Amino acid sequence: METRELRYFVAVAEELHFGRAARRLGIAQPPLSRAIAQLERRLGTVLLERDSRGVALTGSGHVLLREGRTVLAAVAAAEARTRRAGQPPGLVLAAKAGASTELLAALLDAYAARPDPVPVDLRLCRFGEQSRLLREGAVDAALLHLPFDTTEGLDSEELHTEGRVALLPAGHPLAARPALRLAELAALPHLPAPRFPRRDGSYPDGPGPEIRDTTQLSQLVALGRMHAVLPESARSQLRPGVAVVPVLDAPPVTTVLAWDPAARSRPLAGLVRTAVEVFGGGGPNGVVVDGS
Amino acid sequence: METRELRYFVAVAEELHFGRAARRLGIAQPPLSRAIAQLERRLGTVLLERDSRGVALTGSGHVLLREGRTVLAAVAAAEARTRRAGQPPGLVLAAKAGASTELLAALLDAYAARPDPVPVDLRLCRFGEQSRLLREGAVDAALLHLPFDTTEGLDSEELHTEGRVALLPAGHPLAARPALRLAELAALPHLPAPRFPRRDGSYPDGPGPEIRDTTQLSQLVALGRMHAVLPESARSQLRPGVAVVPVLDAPPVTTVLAWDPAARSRPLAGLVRTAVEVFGGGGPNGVVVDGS
DNA sequence: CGGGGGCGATACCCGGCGGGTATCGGTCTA
DNA sequence: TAGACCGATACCCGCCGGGTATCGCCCCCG
Repeated sequence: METRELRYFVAVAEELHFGRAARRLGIAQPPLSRAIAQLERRLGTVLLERDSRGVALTGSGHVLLREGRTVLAAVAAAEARTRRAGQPPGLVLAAKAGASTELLAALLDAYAARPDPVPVDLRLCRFGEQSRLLREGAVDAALLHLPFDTTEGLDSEELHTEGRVALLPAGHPLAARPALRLAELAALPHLPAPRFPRRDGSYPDGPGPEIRDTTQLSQLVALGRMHAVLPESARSQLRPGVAVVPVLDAPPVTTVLAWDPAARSRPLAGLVRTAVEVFGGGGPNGVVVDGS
Repeated sequence: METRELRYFVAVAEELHFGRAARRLGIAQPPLSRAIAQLERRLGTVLLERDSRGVALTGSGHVLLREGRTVLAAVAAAEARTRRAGQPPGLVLAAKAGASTELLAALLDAYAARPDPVPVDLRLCRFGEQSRLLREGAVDAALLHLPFDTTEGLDSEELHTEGRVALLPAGHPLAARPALRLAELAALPHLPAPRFPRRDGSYPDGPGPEIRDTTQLSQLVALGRMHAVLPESARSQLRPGVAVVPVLDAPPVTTVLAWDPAARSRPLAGLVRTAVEVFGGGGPNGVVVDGS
């Protein structure tokens, strides 16, 4: 099975329409039909049910869609990691823009003070993007925030755990309170919670605005369009017009440094070791040694 | 990047010799040279250092070898799982030949008594093979034995934990003892421990014989060529000429049922649920629902 | 010191396959 | 019932992956 065939199949399986899939792939429809038919012949399985007026996935089709996506992701990661291994040494670290600023500064300072530092490029991301970049091999390590991100399939090291605060428009009745509970915030009909992107980039349904980054977030709070519940460290990047009140019963947020478990780069090992030394933490969740 | 290119590169990287790699791939050497050169051009990286008289991997080459192997494994798994999803329903369960026999029987009986059973094919494996078959998508589930196998990247459910016994040639001085310690066994110069295959199928160095399956193992013990430390349940498949003595300080063996975390097949979910119900166990390590 | 052998790269050719356009057959809709 | 929509088929072309022959280089050996 060639990756080209997989790309074609995934496109059709996602569009459920040969014409659209072909357009998305930048080819004509007939070669696409032929390629899928050939793939089905080679696998000895029907992948798509064509009942004129549309296309549906068979059981095998569902399986191949899922497996094919992971294969294509692995291929993209392989390309990116190989390409970057050929570049002059240097680490790329992904972090959510406008979050964990002090922690990030402390980590980078401590790493730069090591005996053998390499240049560290910072890749500031929108919500949830770090995890994707890490899995795609576009970055060497990422600062993730549990429980929003997941470390599944990654090695990670816990750096810091903190409580949560509510961001409210200044002057809002609740803004004067010494502390809040989630239920009180949920009861505000005209001040909905924001909607954050899911793992695949789509947004859940609901009344709140769709959020991509922190500046957008604090602006919408200041404008009185929503409230938000963020980690305490969000205090450091406050803007006028936004009030902050601790939330007692929101689950705490843990900032972790995560990296590819298969990585064997010495600079990455240095960064991880620095993180362990600076932030103590609950012991490493994986090991890095030697190499490239 | 096409899987063909990856297969070619992995072959060259493993052989470190274009001619041999080409022979292994069943093509001539020049197209192989050209394909690798083209891959390097597309990635913008040198993968191999050719200094006449041989080939060596560069840093990027090492990375691509590692990544490429995982990609090719993922592709093989995708093909196998898709193909099997197209077959009439049925589960394939991998188990070590001659191990966990009673447990296996109990599991299969209980599953067959469910309201919605499908036929279960049993795939009896040599040591360590189950894990590979599972990861390759050739089977739906496997009985693994911790700490010999690893459940990394798999979902699993603990079924049973048991102590260890030593297998000794009947008539051996230690065979009459009520119990033993590992140190006593290690001190037997003419009765070495067997060597079991590693994850990649190779064997560690050492004095003992290389072991592939349990019949071979008990035969070698009976012939006085080695001793072995096995789970208690090995008693059930004893042969004449072999004595069994409990070992007090060997780490216990846990039998787990493992499966692909991404699997969504209803029959597999039924098998897992059966395992949970029959063996109680420490709660599931993953969830299975719905589908194909 | 010169020739031969081993190895990867290059040159060149051919056939198949991936891509294109044109068109068909079937079905739903206006 | 005509037309639109959609996937399959027919057919053609150019490129690329595969082949053979040969080169260039280096090492080794006589």
